[in-house]
Amino acid sequence: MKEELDKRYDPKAFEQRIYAMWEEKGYFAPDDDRDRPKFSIVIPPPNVTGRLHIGHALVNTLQDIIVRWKRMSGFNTLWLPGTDHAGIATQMIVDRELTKQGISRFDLGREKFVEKVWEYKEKFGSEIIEQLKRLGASADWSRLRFTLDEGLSRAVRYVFVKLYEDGLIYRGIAMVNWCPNCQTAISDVEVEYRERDAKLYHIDYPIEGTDRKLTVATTRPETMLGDTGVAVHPDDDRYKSLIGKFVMLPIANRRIPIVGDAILVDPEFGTGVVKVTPAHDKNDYEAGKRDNLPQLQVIDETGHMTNEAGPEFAGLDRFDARKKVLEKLEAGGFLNSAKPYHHSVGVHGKCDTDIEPMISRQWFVKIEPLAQPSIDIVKNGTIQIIPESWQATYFNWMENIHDWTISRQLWWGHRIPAFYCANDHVTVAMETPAKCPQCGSAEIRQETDVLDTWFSSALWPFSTMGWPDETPDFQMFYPTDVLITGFDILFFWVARMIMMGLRFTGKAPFSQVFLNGLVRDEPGDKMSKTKGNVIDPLDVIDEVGADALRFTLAIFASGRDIPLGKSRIQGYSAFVNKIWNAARFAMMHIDTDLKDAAQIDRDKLRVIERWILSRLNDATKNVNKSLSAFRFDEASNTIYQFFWHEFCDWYIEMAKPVLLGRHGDASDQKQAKRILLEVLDRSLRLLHPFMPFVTEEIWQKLGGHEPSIMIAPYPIAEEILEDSEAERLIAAIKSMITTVRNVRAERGFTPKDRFKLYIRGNDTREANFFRTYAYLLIDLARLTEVIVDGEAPAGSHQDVIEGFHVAIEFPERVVTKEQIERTQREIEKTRTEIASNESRLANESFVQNAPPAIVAGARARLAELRERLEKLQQNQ
RNA sequence: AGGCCCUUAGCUCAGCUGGUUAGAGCGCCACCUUGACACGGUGGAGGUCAGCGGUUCGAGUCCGCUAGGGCCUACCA
Repeated sequence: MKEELDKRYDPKAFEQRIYAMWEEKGYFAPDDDRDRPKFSIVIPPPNVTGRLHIGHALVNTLQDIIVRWKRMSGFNTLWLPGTDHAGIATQMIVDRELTKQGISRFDLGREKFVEKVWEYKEKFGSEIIEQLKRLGASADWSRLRFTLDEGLSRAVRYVFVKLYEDGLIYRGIAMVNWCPNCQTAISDVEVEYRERDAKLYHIDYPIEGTDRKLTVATTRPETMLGDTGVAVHPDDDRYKSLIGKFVMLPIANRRIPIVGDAILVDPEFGTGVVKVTPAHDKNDYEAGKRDNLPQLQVIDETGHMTNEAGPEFAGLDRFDARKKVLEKLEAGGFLNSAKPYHHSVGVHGKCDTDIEPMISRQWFVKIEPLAQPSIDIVKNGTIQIIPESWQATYFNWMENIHDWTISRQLWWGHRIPAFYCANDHVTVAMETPAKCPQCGSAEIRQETDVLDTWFSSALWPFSTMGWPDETPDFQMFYPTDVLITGFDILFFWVARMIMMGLRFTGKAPFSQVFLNGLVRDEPGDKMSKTKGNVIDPLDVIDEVGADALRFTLAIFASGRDIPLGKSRIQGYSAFVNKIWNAARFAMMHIDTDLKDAAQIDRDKLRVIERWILSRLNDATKNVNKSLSAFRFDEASNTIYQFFWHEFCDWYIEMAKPVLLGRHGDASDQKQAKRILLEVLDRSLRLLHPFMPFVTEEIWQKLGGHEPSIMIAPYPIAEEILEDSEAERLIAAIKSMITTVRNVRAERGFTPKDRFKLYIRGNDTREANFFRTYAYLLIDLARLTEVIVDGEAPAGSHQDVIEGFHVAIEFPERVVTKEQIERTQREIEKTRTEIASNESRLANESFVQNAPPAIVAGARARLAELRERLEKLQQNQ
């Protein structure tokens, strides 16, 4: 049952229709067959309110390629999709929406606000899912999960309680990274460092009772208002006599002690004197505890100065306070100097606000006991990180890991399952206790903090499968096989999934991690809205279709960053178009459908047919091999080269004389049609994971065996199809054709001019081959005649091609400048190569040490080159 | 400061365990509307493989060093 393909390739005409068909038929879901090997993978859940960007397009294309490949290869395949509630990000978005309406979330209160976020989620949460579908993602949507689903939330509470009971979660007061804009604590990995040009200020602190002063240096003069000491190195001869004395803190006019601190102070650095602000600097916080210096909080949660900063400063923004402090220091003669200084500043990655180190009470995960097994599991190869170079980064981070701050002062997220009674006793439990187990108080209130989004993400590979229950899905599909994600969330997500997976399931949550690079623009810059170099995948899909986008992403995905430009996508959309047209050509000439194509009599194959099947087989082998190694670039490039430059450029052209009835008999023609169909069929299946839509559309119209190409078997290499003889002979034919075309152009002939070609075979079998396929040379090289083993007339163009002597006889002797120059260059090249081979072979240690095959190869090459040189010289 | 990576044709990149003549895409030049495709076809130009040194019969490929670029980690005022 064969239909026509439209003359024009128009992805809009079928992509959505095909996707709907797949979905309706239920092809994305695995079945219950436990005897088939399974393959499972979980999606890196995009933010529920997010919009598909090019990074999503990449990571999901790569996953879909692997998933479709495995599914077609016979695995019972699950790709489990879902979305993340994305704590801060989502709260910020909804907050901004409310602000537009003139509402503050504080007006609404926590409960109402969270309701609003849910409304927002219901409204926009499916948008990104729809966008993933447009990309062609074959995830099992019937299993769609959300991190705040009841099931996943239960897993979160379960893990929290268990870790608390095991002593791995604790509540305590510590200095944390605080975002004054979001007004929450964040973890170390959420802090990004930005290089910045600033000033380093030297400030003089007068020493009490003398006219001497100590000079301290700082980039943040406003924090001096919170100084509660000045530290010097206890062994520093310049200052050690001052330890125990006091300085007068300028502006604040407070008396603060001079202390000795060998850890905080490097006597070689700067002035060797350090101001100590225990409430607003991590090092000073530690020093304060060591040296018994009080903590004086001068900056509050919103980044404004507190009353402790003094009446002139209270209420001022921290950056305004900085200016004012500097003015006052200058006026008082305390500002010694201000020098340009380049340093890096920690900012909150989500909102770009400068981090304020802040002492507060938070919840933490004691991480070392979780980290050690996670190091081992990668070291012993149970989990393989690809590309391997990321392993070093992984180990480095794991080995220097700090406790994880998991509480967030937000409203949107998993509320920490800790409960306080009227007497402030803490109960950590899955469900709200009726009364305090310690004092019986029935006045119970839940912790207001929520958990870091990544806490729930860390459980994703198993919480999505119903864990902690032993569900059928969990039993069948956990652990997963591969995790494909961006390297930017190696610490945020991958590392934590490994830690939690090992701790709670006793198994590595996946056995391979493929980390893809970042999509950049062509000059290699990050894509950003401000730079205006963003490529919107949805625009691309509208313009050239999902297949072209997917293929372009795949062909650049080697694991490194991907330089992507519109022109590149355009380039590969030409390939999709080529496939379309090749299929169109095939369908014009094929009168059998795929069901008959299986009966090919291998013994009757002609050499060109053996050749294309051998080439296809080679491509098949390489594609499978490359996909196993996540070399998407190699895999897609292999198909590209094969399909375009072997199948289309050569095979179809070579098959035309027979297909169109110009050569051979009816049975040759029939066989040619079958082979054409066979090669097209296999190529489409090979291509399907990369270009699901166009391959399905063509396949359907060809009338394939299966109801859909996506469940047809993926081609695997068969040794029987390897054919080195056919490869060698067809390579010779191709090379001869190219040479004739080339010489024709150089001698100034037009494509219409036809010549005679003389070929000498090395034996009867080869001579017969060239006689049989003379029509190909005549057709493709535009010849009048091919004479095998005849004597070439003097003056004809002589050459040695793939070991065969050939001569081209021209109707007249034409010698052009181009041709003379070209011949001269060829002769030079040949001579150089002869010399190089001669010297190698003259070298005894080469002949002795090199593998015999290499030596033999050099000898054969040398002989051929000498022959060729001789022939070429006759062309001058 | 430590770690990882990169430097190959005008641009963006491949080159697997070292082995003949270093490849691709895009771009460029010339010619061609040949019954699938001008999102096409044919032919062509273009590279001291960053530099230096070493190992080897042989190095783009392995090992050092140098220069330039990128990324990650890090509490130096």
